[in-house]
Amino acid sequence: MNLNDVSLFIRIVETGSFTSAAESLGIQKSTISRRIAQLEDDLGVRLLQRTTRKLKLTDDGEELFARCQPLINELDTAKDHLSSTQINPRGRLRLTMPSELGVFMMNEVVGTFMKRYPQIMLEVELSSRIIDLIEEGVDLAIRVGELADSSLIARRVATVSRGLYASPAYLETHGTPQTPDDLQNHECYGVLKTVDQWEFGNWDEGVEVKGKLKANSISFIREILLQDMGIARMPKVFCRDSVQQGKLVEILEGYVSSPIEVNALYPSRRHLNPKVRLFIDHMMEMIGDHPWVNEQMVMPVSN
Amino acid sequence: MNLNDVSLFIRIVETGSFTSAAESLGIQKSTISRRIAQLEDDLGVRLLQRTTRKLKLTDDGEELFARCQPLINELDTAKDHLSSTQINPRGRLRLTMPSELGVFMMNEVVGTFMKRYPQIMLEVELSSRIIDLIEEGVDLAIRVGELADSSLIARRVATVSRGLYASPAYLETHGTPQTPDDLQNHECYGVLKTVDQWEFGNWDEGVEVKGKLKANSISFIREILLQDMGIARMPKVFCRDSVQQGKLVEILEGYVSSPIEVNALYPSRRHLNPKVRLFIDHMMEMIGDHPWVNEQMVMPVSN
DNA sequence: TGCTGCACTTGATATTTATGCAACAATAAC
DNA sequence: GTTATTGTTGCATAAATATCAAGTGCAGCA
Repeated sequence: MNLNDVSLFIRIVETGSFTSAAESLGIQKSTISRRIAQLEDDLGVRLLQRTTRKLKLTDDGEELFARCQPLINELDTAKDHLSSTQINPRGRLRLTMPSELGVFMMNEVVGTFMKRYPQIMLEVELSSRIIDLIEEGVDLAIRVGELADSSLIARRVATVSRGLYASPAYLETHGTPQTPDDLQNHECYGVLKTVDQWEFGNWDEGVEVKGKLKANSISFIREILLQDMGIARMPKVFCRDSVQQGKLVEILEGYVSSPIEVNALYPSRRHLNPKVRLFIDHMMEMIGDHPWVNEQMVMPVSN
Repeated sequence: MNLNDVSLFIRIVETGSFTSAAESLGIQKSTISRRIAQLEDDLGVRLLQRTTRKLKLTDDGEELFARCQPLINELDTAKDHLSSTQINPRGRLRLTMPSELGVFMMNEVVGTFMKRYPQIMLEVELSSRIIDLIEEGVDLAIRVGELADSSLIARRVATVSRGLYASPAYLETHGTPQTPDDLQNHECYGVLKTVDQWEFGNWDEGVEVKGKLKANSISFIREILLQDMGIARMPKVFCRDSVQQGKLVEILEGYVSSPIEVNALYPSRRHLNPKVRLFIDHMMEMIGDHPWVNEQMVMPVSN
């Protein structure tokens, strides 16, 4: 059975004639004539007795109309409702991002987004776990660093400047490195599952560093630094407060550490959920105002 | 919106994959792929996140599915129910026929039809009024005599023999006509709105008759005949009992009166309602057994 | 790692189906 | 009778769909 023909039949009954239905739908009445004939053939039942001047529902047509009219209308409203989510985004938006990124960078983005679009309900999963977006129905993931190959669409959100930090007490005790190569004689704390070779602008080759600690939390590492234990490479924004308070010092500022890339990942570019689009746009606006990104996006030298 | 695509979408969700849906529907999966993409375009919303290995409903898809699945299923059952009336005719059958035809000829047809198809409910309107079948939603009309031109389909049901009748007392008083021409000297009662010229087999030209009574009821006219008042041309079956009881006598039997045609009329041949078909078939079977039709269907002479 | 199988996508082409136009037929209204 | 309106039909064309084949990304396995 062709459901479109049923819908057409409903329309004819509602408007009262083939001609008026044709006008309201913007199609030829000949099309209507044939499609109704087709529907009658499919059902094996006559739905409308028609003379040149009037239409009359048969009993069967009456029944079909009575049963299907509310259904077709429901289908239409379901469609309208769905389409309207395009214009007035609402409902749930599910995000995932690394815990610390969320806590230290994205909280403001999320908060302002919530104020701006109060109809959207957010579900944020802070996790270092790499989630299968599609499997778990997550709309958007924020990821830091290198991207694994996947069918997801990636969009660069920010390039976060990094620097090398240590406490004044540590530097006083162990000396302050003057070139990247000097790092080889220091305690250098890295992030778990990252390479131990640190790259710099203004310095030809990577420096192999070592230290007695690796952790998957930069908060944790920062606490260790504050106990005067060594040197670590961290996002500048993450250490800014400590620097202002004189608890940490940035070293080797002339040699720019390679920045970290922050990407937004979503499943498909086709029919991108408008909520996802809004969130990304909002995030870009917010982050574009922030000094902790872009200010040192340029990899090589200088500042 | 294309409702067939919605139906297809439902099917995909139910079966769990494009491939299985394609198999169950007997179409190519490439078609499915394209039609779903089309539906998503129409709605402006992504319904299914698809990777090569799994399908996952989006929130929007979830909503569409939840809202439309029961509707589509309902539409299907509505269709099935309608189609099944083709195989198991049931419901209402509306007939109209002239009162006297109903009372004296059709009652048996209707009664046996009811016994044979107990699921069919009959509505019989006995009326001499010419009803607009389509306007009044009547399935079948039985009409006697000449047919007005119309778009209705006519089917010959019976050819009813007629004869000329009078009471023995009348004939004794006024003499028994020996040729049609003799009728001009008798009281001849006709039916209202019919011509006064009676035609005969074996007799070249029509005979102009006259009488002091015309009525639109042959029952009424018969009662008048029984009061020895004159001669009338009536269906043989209608006078048989009176003849057997010796109350009426048929005259001029050698000159066959033109028979009356009984026709069944219905609105359309295309998708003829099976109840109508059943009734006509049943009626033909019944009447085929009856001696009062067909026995003298042949117009010219002899018997 | 590379191989294999699976599931959806895409492209090119052929076939089927639907559509628009115009002429037509039937009827209601004047 | 005449006219206007309504549904139907024939034909040429446009659109949808099927078919077949190749492509892509993923998962399981050796």
